[in-house]
Parts: sequence; C-alpha cells; structure tokens
Amino acid sequence: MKVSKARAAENRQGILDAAARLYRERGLTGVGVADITRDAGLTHGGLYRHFPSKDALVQEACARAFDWTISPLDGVTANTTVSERIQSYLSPQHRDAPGTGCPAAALAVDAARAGGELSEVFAEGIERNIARFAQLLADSSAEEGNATVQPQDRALAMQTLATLVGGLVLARATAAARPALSDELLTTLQARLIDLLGEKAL
Amino acid sequence: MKVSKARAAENRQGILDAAARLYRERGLTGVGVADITRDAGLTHGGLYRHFPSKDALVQEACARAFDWTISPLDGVTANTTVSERIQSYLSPQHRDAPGTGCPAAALAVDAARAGGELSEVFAEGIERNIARFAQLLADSSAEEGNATVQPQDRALAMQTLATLVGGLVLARATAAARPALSDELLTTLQARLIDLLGEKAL
DNA sequence: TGTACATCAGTGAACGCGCGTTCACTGATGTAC
DNA sequence: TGTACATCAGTGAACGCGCGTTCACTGATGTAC
Repeated sequence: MKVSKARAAENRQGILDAAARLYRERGLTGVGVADITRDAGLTHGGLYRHFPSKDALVQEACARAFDWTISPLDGVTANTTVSERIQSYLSPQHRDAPGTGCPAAALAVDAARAGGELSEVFAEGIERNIARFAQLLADSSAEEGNATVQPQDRALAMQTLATLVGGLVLARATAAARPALSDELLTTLQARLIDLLGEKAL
Repeated sequence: MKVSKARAAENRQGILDAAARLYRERGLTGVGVADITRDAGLTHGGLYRHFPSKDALVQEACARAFDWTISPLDGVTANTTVSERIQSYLSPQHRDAPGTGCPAAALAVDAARAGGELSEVFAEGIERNIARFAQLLADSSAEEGNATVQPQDRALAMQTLATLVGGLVLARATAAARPALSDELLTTLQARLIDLLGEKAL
C-alpha cells in the first residue's frame, strides 16, 4: 500500500532516528537493518526505497547524530556555562544513555574501523565540535562575545574534548563490573577539567 | 592427527595472539572464529578443544592484551620517562597499529556494549593501569622511589589516561579523512599533557 | 469537480552468504604392560 | 626397552540462524484528462 508523501518522509525520519539511536547503543556491526526498521514500525524490505544500502544509512544516521550534539539540546542553551556542559557530559545519565548521547564517544572507534566515507562524516563532526568549543573558550576569555580563536584556545578545546571522550569511554567500560570506579572517573574528571579551564568554565 | 602437548600449547597461544590482535584491529563483532584460527594456521573446528565458546576466547584474549600493556614492551622499560610514554602513546605508529596497541582505546567501547564478564576484564585492566600510572607519578614527585600514592596522584593519572585514550580514539577516527587534523590532535595533546604533568613527566 | 489510471512506499517471502557451534573421523602422541 | 592400544588435537563437512539485499506484489496516493 502506497502512503502519502508526508507519511513517507516521516517514515524516513523515523528510520534515521532509530538508526542513530540503535547504532550508538549497540555499535555499527551490532544492529541489523531489520532491527532498525522494526524499531521505526516498518518492515525491512521498504528500507531500500529510502537508502541505497546499509552503509548509506549508517553515514546519514551518524551525520544526524553529530547535528544533534551541535545543536542545543536537553536544556543546554547558548547561555549554558562550560562548567555545566562538562558536568552534563560526564554524568551517570549520559554514561547510561549512549543512544541519545555523544556520537564520538559511542561510535568513533567503529568509524575508525569502517574508514572510507564514514571517516569523512566523523572528521567533519569532530572538527566542528573542536572549532565550536574553541570559539566558546575564546568568547569567555574576551570581554565581549565573538572573539577571535587563538591557537591556545584550539589546543585547550582539543584537550578538553579528548578528556571528555576518553573519560566517558572508560566510565562506560567499567560501569557494569565496578560502578564505584566508573563514578570515581566521572567525578574526578569533572573536577580536573573545571580546574583546568579555570574562569573560562564559568 | 593428534599433536604433542607442547605443540598444542603453542597453538593455543597462537590462537590467543591472533585473537588479541584481530579483535583490536576489527572489533569484537568484526572478526569470526574462523578468521582467528586461520590467522593462527589452524582450522576453525579445533578451536573448541581450547575454548568453550567465542565469548571465553574474547575474555582471555582481552586479558592478555591488557597484560601486554602492563608489561614493558617495545623499548619501554622501567626507566622510560612519563614524557616518552606519552609521546609513544600519542604517536602515528600507535594510531596506525591498533592491533598491537592499547586495548582500552581499541576495545573499551565494545566491552561496554558486551557487558557481563568482559566488563570485569576491562575494569580490572583499567584499574591496574590507573594505579600503576598513579604510582609512577607519586614516585617522580618524591626524592626516592616507591612513594605513597596520594589522591591527587590518582586524579592526575585518571586525567592523563582519559586524555590519552580519548585523543587516540579521535585521532584514529579522523586519520583516513583528515590526516592533518589527526596529526594535529596527536601533537597538540602530547604538548598539553607534558605541560600538565610538568616536572613529573621528566 | 469527478473519474480512470499510473505511481511507488511498504510488505513479506526468498536469495546467497558467513556466522558460531557440533560432530564423525584421522592419526600421531603418550601410556600401560 | 619394545609393543599394543587408548587418547585427543586438529580436520573439514554440516547444522541452524541471522545478515544485507532483491523482488513480485499490494493498494492508497497523486495525477492526467
């Protein structure tokens, strides 16, 4: 049965939503296309009316996941301080909900293995996050907003993002077996990063 | 044809070596048992004389991978400085050879998804690395070796390890599409970490 | 505006393939005498 | 020490299963008149 163009577009978005979430939860090689379409309330056969292959779906779903993290989300607005962002990133909530969280922490290792065009998606997403965070640091150093990004801003942004991603990855890997260690990692890294950024975090 | 006990033990080690390398290269869900036994020069059927299941093989291979990073390796001795260890970890060589590199950077995300007993293996391996690095920092602060680890040593060790793991993960994800960004991540994080550790790095 | 028909999103069976695991078999090893 | 035989590491075919993808079909949608 044919459906309306509006409904077909909704279904396409539903497939992408499900894919972006399930891939982050179970990994790129841990989810089948049937799992995704089932989650979106469809059967697997119709997937290929929207995407030429699983790889194409993976790429678009990952790009969408990065767009989510770039846009303000879940109470994070333009006025949210760097300190608050760090606490939110290194929270038990984020650790325990990879499906709606940072795509770099959830899928960067999978993307590195896949290589090819997927690496493009991640390289662009990571670069955008570095540049955005460096701008945030530059702005917080200056009196007025929209300051020019200096090399030390970019270096500090890279250091902060690497620590966030690595900390979340380690916290997730230890959560099931040693929850106390996992929590210690989160709180310790929160404190160390806020200390590192000093007044830029406020 | 039966083989000697010595040869059987060698074959078991060969399977573990191949598994530890291939899993780090392609991920826990990206390698079949036939790939591993073939790499070890055997056929897949005999695997089950040594391991009760693929999961058991994965656990033992991951434990072995962590033992490698604990033990001195590749010119890294007890006298290697922290600065040299950081440079080695955040090098293009390590980035481009995940199969012989850090298991946390290569497989922690996979382990978090797998959960269960594999999480035990990673939690222990990560805790041992944190404790060992904290001891290294405590020793370098004291006049003589074997100093007592203080809370700030452990916090600094966590921060350094998180930055190392996150940095390597991001460098690997961007290497194929933007090698310049990948190299920039490595060199920037080397400098930031050595700066962070100050005289402890020497 | 009403009618006839072409379009095409979605269905569900089917495909070839590779997975983890099992099993009958082989034959050199290791042991009992 | 020599001989007969039980052991068992390794082989390779086979299993059930789930994967990504294809395809004939359905029937409501959207369009041409």
